[in-house]
Parts: sequence; C-alpha cells; structure tokens
Amino acid sequence: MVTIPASTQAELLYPALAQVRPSLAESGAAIAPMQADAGTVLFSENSPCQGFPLVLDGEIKVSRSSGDGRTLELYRVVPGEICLVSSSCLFRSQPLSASAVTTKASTLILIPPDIFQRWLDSAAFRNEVLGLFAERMADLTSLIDAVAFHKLDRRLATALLGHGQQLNITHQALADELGTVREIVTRLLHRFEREGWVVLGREQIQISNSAALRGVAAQAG
Amino acid sequence: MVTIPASTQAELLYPALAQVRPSLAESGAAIAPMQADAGTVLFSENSPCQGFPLVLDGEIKVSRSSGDGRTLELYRVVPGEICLVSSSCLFRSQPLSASAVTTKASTLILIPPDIFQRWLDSAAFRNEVLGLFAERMADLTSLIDAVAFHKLDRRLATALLGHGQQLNITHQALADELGTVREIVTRLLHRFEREGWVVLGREQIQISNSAALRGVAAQAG
DNA sequence: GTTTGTCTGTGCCAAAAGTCACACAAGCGG
DNA sequence: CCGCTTGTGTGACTTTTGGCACAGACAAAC
Repeated sequence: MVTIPASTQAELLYPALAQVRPSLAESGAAIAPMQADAGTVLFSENSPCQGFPLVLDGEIKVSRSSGDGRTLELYRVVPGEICLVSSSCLFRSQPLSASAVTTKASTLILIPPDIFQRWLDSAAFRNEVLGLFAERMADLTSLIDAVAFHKLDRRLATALLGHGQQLNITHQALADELGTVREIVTRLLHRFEREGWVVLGREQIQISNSAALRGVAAQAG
Repeated sequence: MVTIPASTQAELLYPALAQVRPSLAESGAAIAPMQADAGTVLFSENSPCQGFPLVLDGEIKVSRSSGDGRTLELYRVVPGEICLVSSSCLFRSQPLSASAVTTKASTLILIPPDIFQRWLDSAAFRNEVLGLFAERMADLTSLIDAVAFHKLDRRLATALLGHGQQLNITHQALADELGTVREIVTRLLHRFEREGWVVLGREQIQISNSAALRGVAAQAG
C-alpha cells in the first residue's frame, strides 16, 4: 500500500477541498491530521470546541445523554463529512450540547475557525458545507419524528436493519442508540426471535428475516 | 406610520442584507415581498419548494406530523430569520419533511436559489446563514432531548412559560405543539390548577405561579 | 480449576401515555 | 330561543415503557 500525504487523501475524499485557499498543503502544521483510537472522546457536553473536525477515515458517533444514565445517538459522521455540532458553538457561542466519540480508529483534521472562514470563500466548499447542514437537519428531523411518534419495536427494527445482516453488538449499545434501557431491548429482541426474524447469541444478532423487519420498520403508528 | 420600501425594511432587520450583491432593490420583481394571513400554509410535507423564505414580519411555525392525527412543533421562524427546512431540498434534493404555517399575518420574501447562491459570496451574509443553521441544529437537538427524556408535565410547563403570563390557546393547540393528544394536556393542566400554578378558562390559561412552573420545567428526569 | 466481570434472561410491579366514550358548556348564526 | 360547532372534563381501561431485583451464562484472567 502506497502512503500518500494526508492533504492529498483529504482532497480525494472531498473534492471541494481541492479548490480552497489556503490549500490544505499550504495550511501546514495548523491542520495536521490526528489519529484517534476507537472509543476516543472528541468532545463532550459543555467542553469547549476549537474547530471543525473533518473525518478522513473512521467514524464519529454524536450522541446526547440524559441526566440519568440514558443516552441517544443523534447521528454518525463518516469520511468526507464535517462534524457540525461543534459549529453551533463556533458560529454562535452556545454551549455544546452533545458528545462525540469515535466508533473505530479514525483519522481526522481539526480545521481552525479562521481557516474555515477563508475556505468558505470557495463556492464549492460552502455548498458542500451547507449541503451537510441541510442533511443533518433532515436527519435530526426524522429522528425527532421517530422518537416522538414511533414505538420502540419499530425503531429497534430500523436500527437492526441499519447494521447489516449480522451484528456484533450488545443490547446495552442498542439501547444507547435508541435512547432507552437495556431490558426493553432484550425483551423486544426476544419477541423478534420468537417471530423467527432474528437469531440471538451473546453479543450477536443474526437477521434471518429482513423482510419482516422491514415490515415492522415501515409500519404505521 | 411611515411606509418604507420592503427592501429597506429587510435591510434594517437583517443587517447582513445591506451588503449583498445583487442588492435587494436590484433584484427587483424576482423577490417581491408577499403577504400571508395567519394560518396560511407555506409548504407541507412533500410539496416542492422554490426558494428560501425570509421573514420580514409575523411568524412561521414549522412542524412535523405523524401519520395519524398527531403533530409536533419543530421551531418557529421570527422576523430576520430564514426558514431553513426548505434548504434540505434545495441543497440536497430531498423531499421536504415538515410543514410550515404562519401563526400571524406575515410578510415574507421568497429568495430564489440562484440569487441566494450569489448572496453567499458576501461573508456577512453567509455567516448569518451558517449561524442560523447552527442555531437550528441546537434547537432541534434540545427538542430531541426533551422528547426522548423529559416527561410531558415538564415539557408542558416549559411550553406554557414560553407563551407569556396569559395565554389564549386551546388544549389541542398545546397538544400539537408537544406532539401529544388533547386529553393528556387537559389532565396535566388540571393538575397544575389543583397545585395553584395556573387558572384555567375557555381558551385561556393564566399563569399564577411561574416560579413553580419553572421548577417543574427544570426538574430532573 | 476458580474468580471476576460483562452480558443476558426474566418476573413483577409502577408509572406514563394513549384510547375510547360520552357528557357538558360556551358561544355563534340563524 | 335553538341547534351546531368547538372546546373542555372525565372515568375506565389498555398499552407501552421503565425500574428493580436477581439468576444464570459465558469468557477472559488468575
């Protein structure tokens, strides 16, 4: 495997970056890419934030937690995207209202606010950013819809389908994704198993009837 | 009262607009301001959208509705702001996922996408827009938090406090704001009345102990 | 092996939210 | 005044979700 500079790698992943001034290479040390192991906390509620994290590789999970132990996943940031929660405290000086952790080993660049501002002069880059914002708004809106109007079995079915045929995940992790508690997930999974839709094992769920799950995920009410 | 041109009015309200090219005045007929009575539906789920509505006067309520009759308010757009839900279908071609109605007689300008793009060349304007996006994200995030983790009494107390001392509103309207059904609102209001926090009348709620309500609104759990 | 810790299964109960059904009241137009 | 519409009050019941307690199961560490 050939090693390529992070700046080139970033431009490949994110075409709009090829046009910004100062270019990635010119920006030099200010935006050195950083590595993070899986499970690294990038920021948490009320921590200050210093820039716009651009994901080159890996995945960031952004979630919000209730006072007591519950947690709800807001969305994930994948390569080529910028994590925008931070923006709410950079564009308006509001306290950060969510926390972010890497779900896998990740490479990312933290773009300092002043460079970000200059990059916005490029129409391509700002369309990319606005597009991301728009996408996140749509994501959050449909999450609101799900939380407010969908029952948990439906949301669980959706979550399962979003993880592929064979998932290696604990019930607690699913609960955290959905904003509920472990017992409920366990119970619903067993209901699904009784129906013959999944096969359960320790830290593993095998989907055996995805059509039925899709049915539940799409059901009214 | 002196009548001033809408373009001037807009620039007063929204300083960043004073700097954009083509200027509001130059853009002429393309962005003629329009009047809308209270209760006008600006757009609804899955209707196409033609531009970015800029509110000069009045108020827009953006909400999302479940399949069956329930409804949940996402946020309100007040003068000086742009309604950004539309953006998700203009920046990405996604179907619109919410509906918008005016809550009072309103004046607004529908900015066509091409003019909007050119305005973004102005750093002041785009900071304004990005700031708005950031604010909305924060709003939506805390709504998610509320829906996922707060009980209805708490959310109702918050809603009441957000409407001033004396509200003229039906229980159904409050239910639509909160994403629940009328009966629950009625019951909770009565609980509040028994506690001596509010005084109820037909289409009217008088807050008599806002401190207590704030207490509930801030409670843990 | 045994221990330890994490993950899962489950029964029981409580609270919250929603559903249904219907009664009643207030205002409005004829 | 009379019916009609709209808003409210409420009781009874169900479903959904959450909380608690503890038992068993598995895997890795010792």
